[in-house]
Amino acid sequence: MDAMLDTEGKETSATHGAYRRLREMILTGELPPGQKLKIEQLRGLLNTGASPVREALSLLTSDMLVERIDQRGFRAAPVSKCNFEEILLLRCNLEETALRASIANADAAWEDRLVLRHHHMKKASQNGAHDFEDAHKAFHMALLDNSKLPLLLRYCSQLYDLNIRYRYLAAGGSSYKKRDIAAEHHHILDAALDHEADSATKHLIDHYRRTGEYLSSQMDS
Amino acid sequence: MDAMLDTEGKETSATHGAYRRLREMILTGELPPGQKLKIEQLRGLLNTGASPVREALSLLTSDMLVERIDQRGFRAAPVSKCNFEEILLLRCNLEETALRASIANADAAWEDRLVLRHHHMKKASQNGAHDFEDAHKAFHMALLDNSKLPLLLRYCSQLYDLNIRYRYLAAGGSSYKKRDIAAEHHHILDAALDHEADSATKHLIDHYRRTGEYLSSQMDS
DNA sequence: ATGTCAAATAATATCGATATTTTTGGAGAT
DNA sequence: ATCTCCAAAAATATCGATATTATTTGACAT
Repeated sequence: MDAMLDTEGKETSATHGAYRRLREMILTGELPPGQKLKIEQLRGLLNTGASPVREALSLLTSDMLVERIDQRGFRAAPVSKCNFEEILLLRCNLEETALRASIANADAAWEDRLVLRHHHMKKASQNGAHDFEDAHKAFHMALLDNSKLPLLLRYCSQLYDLNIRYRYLAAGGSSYKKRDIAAEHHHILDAALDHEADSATKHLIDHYRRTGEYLSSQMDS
Repeated sequence: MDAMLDTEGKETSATHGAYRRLREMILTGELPPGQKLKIEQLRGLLNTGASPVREALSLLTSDMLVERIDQRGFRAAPVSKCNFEEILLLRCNLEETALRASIANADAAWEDRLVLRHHHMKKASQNGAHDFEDAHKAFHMALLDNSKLPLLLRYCSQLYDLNIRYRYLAAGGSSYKKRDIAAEHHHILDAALDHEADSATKHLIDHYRRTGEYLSSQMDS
């Protein structure tokens, strides 16, 4: 009955709740890169036991958001320009593969999903930045998920998350909106709906390279 | 003092020991795909506590060798022809990227490492299959690691392991030796030493495709 | 016989406590 | 003053026990 007397009964398991919360905190920079993650400290922050915290940290290790130093605990993964550039490189490579495969499998149901996700993203952009982030990721993943390649999708999702972390760290997570992102998304969507693989991948990669250059320039601080 | 009274004092932490052992058992098929991994059962097998076992299983989840079913424990990752083909596809893609980057960074130290690893692999092929496996992986990773792209290397290593799992499952881990693997390795090595990226990647991918076809044909059981 | 529901069983998830290990801080020697 | 080494403190890793949750078993009604 201990697990139920906190604010609400929203999460199923304490581990999963801790995982979600810690992930959020690392992605947004609330837990800064390189910071030591002491079990006791987090135990207090999430008011749960040591076991769920430990297990959540273990899971975050898979996502490369947390580093485990044998016998010396955990810490938030460090960041570097090098690391950022590798993420960008891999995303371009893997997402191109995934998008082309998605288009090769194109069918009406997928196109419907795309249009829907795109619509939701537009709507969410008027709400908070947090809602937009979720919808934005959903749109991008929808572009790729018709590839039916679960491993590849997993990698793309991981790299996506690692990338938005840099966005948050560089600019509080919203300044990139200044550019005309909406138009870029439209280009990608239209090309995908027309099954034009070359054009779609070109727009997608340009989309990433542009944000990449912007962030890279900001990173010499 | 409980952790020290087993056979020897070989491993640093109980978690890491359990991780290594479980990984081995899943890769070799000793723990068959899809098998339920009960904590109690494993606790007995590894004679350690429940916490290290749980944590080891969490870590293996990152490697995609174990699946976590929320609130319902863990099980060895299932296998399928589909999954195998995806692994092959991704390996060809990612290793080509890594190998080209490695060659682009080529220097004498790297060439020395390659030659050495290749030599060790040849020597190890006379020993047990287990030694050869290790040396074989070391050689292949040495081909890639001069890319200086840690994320990419991590993915390649993961996919390598997933792949050898299929090899063990299909043929007990040694029948693939019948083909003239030594010659294939030599082609790759020579091309890499000559910095011929196109040739090296071609030989590498052929190497994988060939084992892939062999395993794929064996998999309709 | 078969399907459904409830009690019994088994397994997981979590907690609190303990043993190890790492880190810190300070006393003594050079 | 600075360095080394040892003791105190803190943090991690691990254990054993308990509370929760899933699964099985068997009785009852159809």
